[in-house]
Amino acid sequence: MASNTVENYLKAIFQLSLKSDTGATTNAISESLGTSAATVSDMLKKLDNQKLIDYKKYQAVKLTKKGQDIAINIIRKHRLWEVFLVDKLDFKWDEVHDLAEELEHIDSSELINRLETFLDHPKFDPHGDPIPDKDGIIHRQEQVSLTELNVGQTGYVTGVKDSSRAFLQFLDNQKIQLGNQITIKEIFDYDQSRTVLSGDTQHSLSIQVCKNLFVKTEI
Amino acid sequence: MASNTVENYLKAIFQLSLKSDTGATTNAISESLGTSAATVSDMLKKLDNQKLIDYKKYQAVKLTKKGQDIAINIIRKHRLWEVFLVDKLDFKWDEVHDLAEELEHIDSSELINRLETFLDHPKFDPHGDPIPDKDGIIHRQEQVSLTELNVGQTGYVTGVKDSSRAFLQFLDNQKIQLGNQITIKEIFDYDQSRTVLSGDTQHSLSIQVCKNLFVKTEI
DNA sequence: AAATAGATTTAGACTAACCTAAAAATATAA
DNA sequence: TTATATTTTTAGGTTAGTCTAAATCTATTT
Repeated sequence: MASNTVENYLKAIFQLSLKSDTGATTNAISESLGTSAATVSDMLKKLDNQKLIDYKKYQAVKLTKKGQDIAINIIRKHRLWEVFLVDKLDFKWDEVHDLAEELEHIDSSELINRLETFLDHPKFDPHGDPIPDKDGIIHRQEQVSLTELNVGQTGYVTGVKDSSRAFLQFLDNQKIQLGNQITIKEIFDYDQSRTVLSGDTQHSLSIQVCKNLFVKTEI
Repeated sequence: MASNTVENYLKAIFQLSLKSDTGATTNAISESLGTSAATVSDMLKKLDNQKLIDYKKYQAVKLTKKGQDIAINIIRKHRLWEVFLVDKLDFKWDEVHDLAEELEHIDSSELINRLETFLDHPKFDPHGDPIPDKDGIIHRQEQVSLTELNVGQTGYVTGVKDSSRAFLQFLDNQKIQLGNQITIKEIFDYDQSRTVLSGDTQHSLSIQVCKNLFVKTEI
């Protein structure tokens, strides 16, 4: 019976914890959810009472097993709905985030399991992020930032680090999609930008873009 | 920005108004939503302030144009999601109501229009109820209760009046589905029950069942 | 038409989720 | 290591949606 609000807090804490390994701070959660730090502080007490997080005053929080299970389930639902929106309803990958944010709170594992079957058990969402399975296991993909590749090396686009609208639209413009083969042709010392070959077209990609593109080097 | 709660009130008022034509009473709404009459009374004032209903103390309420538009849109979404659940995710027609009740509040006309296209512009939901179009127009079907047919007459099942789980499962059991051809073979004075022929099997249907089954007599 | 029953509204209160401002704790820097 | 800045918590308040109990209005019945 976790409410939308509780689910959103748990998801935010989960995602912040991925980046910091000491856990999520009050301020970071407040920032991420757009609510005041005072509200977050209040809520952390409640989540702790429900044994969803481990909370000690003035310290960063971590999810309990119970809290993590809920968070991962929300992420599973979010990503499956994103696949549905892109694959079946023809939304573009930069348009689906907010809708999935609503759909992820629909409460039915029967529904989500059937949806997964209907979508043919996709392993990644439209941004390349892995979809947790029914048991909450996230099969992470071996992937590196495009900056790790040297001249002459080839990678296959697996995902993006930055999934902001602006970046996704930029990639769309450049006709760079998940699965595309990318070969590094040249790296310029000057600004670290790369000239790459994708399909039969050549692009110049700034270091910033390369940092935000994930690739794998084996098929 | 109508909240789920507001949407649920408007939908309830819309549906109650269909049956009573004087409008919906406080008690009926309270009954239908499972909230106390006091709460409903409170809420009616607020809905009136927002010009969603016409409310005079102690009198049954009716929706304004604005309120009706919202109610019909919710019903449109509810029914389209039901079609999705049954046609694409293989739920049975008696299983989809509660889920659709959640999905109907997802707020995006872009989403619902694309869903409609994806479903191939269905005109009726799995229970035979008409799906309002984009402009809120409900194309009602000429249909009569099965009790209106005399011996020898044939009808095609268009929908159900009672869409309770029990009734839908009963019909499933009898292998009676939307679109089936039904011919009245005999009417028993004794209990008003009918013997009917559907496909190549013969059933005995109680008067109660016949009352709750809608048919049309032309194709 | 008065009495009673039933429906509706008002009064007062509760909870969840939010807020701002002030206080307290922790972290940073001189 | 003391002063300052930042983060976090506490205190007190708001709003939406709910409740029960009591009061009031409307409808029904004799």
